[in-house]
Amino acid sequence: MEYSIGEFSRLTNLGIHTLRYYEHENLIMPKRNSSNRRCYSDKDLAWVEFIKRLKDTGMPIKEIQRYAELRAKGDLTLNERMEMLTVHCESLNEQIKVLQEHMAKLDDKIDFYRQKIERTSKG
Amino acid sequence: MEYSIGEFSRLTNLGIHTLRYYEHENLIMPKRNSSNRRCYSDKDLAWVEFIKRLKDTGMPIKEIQRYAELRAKGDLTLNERMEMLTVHCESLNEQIKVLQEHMAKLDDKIDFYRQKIERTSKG
DNA sequence: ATACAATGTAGAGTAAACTCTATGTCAAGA
DNA sequence: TCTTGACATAGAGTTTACTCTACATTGTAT
Repeated sequence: MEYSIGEFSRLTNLGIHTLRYYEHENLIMPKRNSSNRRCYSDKDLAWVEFIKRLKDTGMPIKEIQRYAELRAKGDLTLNERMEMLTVHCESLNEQIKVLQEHMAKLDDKIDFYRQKIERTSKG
Repeated sequence: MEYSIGEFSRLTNLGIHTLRYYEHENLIMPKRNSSNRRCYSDKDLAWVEFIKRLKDTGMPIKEIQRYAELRAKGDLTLNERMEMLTVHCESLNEQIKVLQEHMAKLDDKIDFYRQKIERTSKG
């Protein structure tokens, strides 16, 4: 299947402006039809979903750009891309660990509040 | 103990400019000495560490501002502050869950790469 | 033929959270 | 006394990632 930018925007939940911006930043390169309109494919769809995953886990656009660049070069860059993902996963792991620690501390604080409020309402 | 802004900057790992910015945004209100210099206390230190925790878990400055405002009003706002923290913890929980899902998918992708590379190097 | 909705480009504007610059004050050491 | 160096304020500039505006084309329904 092929999609116009409007359809693709609905499919991906990314605004039309955002899609054009991503293209400008060389993250996506949809084909064009005879009238210069963008034609997004299912492959583009899978790729955008992956981009969203990278973004949502904190990878900056610049780095996704680098990844996209490697991807465009084909299988010769498989190693390098795997390396990037591996490094990213390690930092994500760390990120999750830190958030869990914060979570524990915040839970403690909530307990502390609960007790303080109890005491206050009694006193 | 009391600290000058320079000392406090080193203690908190927040730049001097950032500390002044936080004050401008009403997050911190250090006392001043006779020459109008800021005097940070140990209480300010604990408070800044807490602000950092909120920030690092994704709470925007505006919301921390609101929390600081309540804090400044004293014990009458304990309930409201606990409510804020509770809501924040729920979203943090969700955030962690999402990240863990992303992590699993990225790990899958890395495995996929590993196999593809193996096949490629053999073929 | 014409209106209109979707699309195209180029470039300006926005929001958040800093970060830096310019300029001035002030206490302490040479 | 003079000169640093830390600090003060006000306001400008930066970065990231969009988001929007202005204006030109194009495809389709009337």
